[in-house]
Amino acid sequence: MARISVAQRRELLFAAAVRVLARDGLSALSTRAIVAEAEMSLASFHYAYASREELLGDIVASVVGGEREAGLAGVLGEAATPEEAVRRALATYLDLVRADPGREQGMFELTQHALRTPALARLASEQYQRYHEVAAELLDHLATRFDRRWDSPTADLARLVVALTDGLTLSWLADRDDAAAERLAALAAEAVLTHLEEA
Amino acid sequence: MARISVAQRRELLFAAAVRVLARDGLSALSTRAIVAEAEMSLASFHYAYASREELLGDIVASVVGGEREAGLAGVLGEAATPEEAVRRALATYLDLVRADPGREQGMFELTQHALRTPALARLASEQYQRYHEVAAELLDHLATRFDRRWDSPTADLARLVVALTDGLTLSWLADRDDAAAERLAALAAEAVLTHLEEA
DNA sequence: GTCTATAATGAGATAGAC
DNA sequence: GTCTATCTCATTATAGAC
Repeated sequence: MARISVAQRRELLFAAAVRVLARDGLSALSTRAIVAEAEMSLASFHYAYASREELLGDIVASVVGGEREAGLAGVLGEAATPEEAVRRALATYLDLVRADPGREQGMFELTQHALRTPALARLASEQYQRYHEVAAELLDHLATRFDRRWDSPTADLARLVVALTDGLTLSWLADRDDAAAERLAALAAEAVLTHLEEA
Repeated sequence: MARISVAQRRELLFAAAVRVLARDGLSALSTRAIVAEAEMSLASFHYAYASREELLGDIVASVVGGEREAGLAGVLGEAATPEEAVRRALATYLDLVRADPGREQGMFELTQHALRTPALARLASEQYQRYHEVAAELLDHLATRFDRRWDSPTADLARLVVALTDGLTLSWLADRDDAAAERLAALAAEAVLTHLEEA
């Protein structure tokens, strides 16, 4: 194998691990499965990462970045009304889940694992804190853009949004009922919009 | 060890497995951990159960029974108004989660595992179908008892209720913020009650 | 029916040759 | 820096004595 830097090797292993996690689940995310996916030798893994746990920490931490969730802001920009914005944001989120179910499931598995692992528990909390922050920013942005206001603290409503998206995700993952999930997304949008009032 | 029937041995192993799952998580739910908890020999496990996977199936199936969720119906009976009933049901649910967080987390871990395991995937779907049924029954019961009606099919609203309880659970498990979870439970109750109208 | 002992497998991690 | 070979441990499952 060519001589590549530790940093790049970590990136390759990280990307391979994310693919394995999405495809086969956390229980199949062994160091051997990861190096097979990255087409490396087992020893190369431990040259780049001290342990499997360290790489798992990296993946959880990457979720904290939350670029993907923040990407939903783009959807808001295109809407003509706040009602349409919220509905489309949730519909788009559902599309994201359906496009890559394994990824979402892998994230859940990883969060559950992190909550059980003392060394990673803090990361799991930060992950949800980040979710809440992103959701709150979206809500604030929406109110500003359409000159409206929320009848409750956006921090609280953000928690509602995250709970609804989590619930929506688990619901669809469990039975893959597209029509039911779309109706649920509509009800979820309505639940949020109830709290939007004139400025 | 005394000679006990296979049926009873299965019950003892089952109960021990549930305790280990709640306390240490799914990844620690090895046959060895189970027999240690049940104070049996390893071979006794395989005398009662053909495999570890078979016992996991039993646990998932037991959730489908859903006695605990159905138990929330009792809360509804004591309320004076439908608003109070929904609020108290969600608050009681949250209390249940807080009283035994490991149990809830174990259930999530098990559901995720079932969804990844072809032999158990059907059970996971049935588990959520059962959740939806129980929630729909509660909603119907509530409307009848207070002579009101729901503005959407109770099947759809039931899905909303389950999504909200799942989201509420994950939210509290992630950061254990009691005050925030109570505010979320109140918002969740409101989201459901929005759909209640006069008969 | 119940046990001890062991097989068979797969895991994370490392030593040491190159 | 990278590899092969190996160590050590934990796992599920079973064979066979009692």
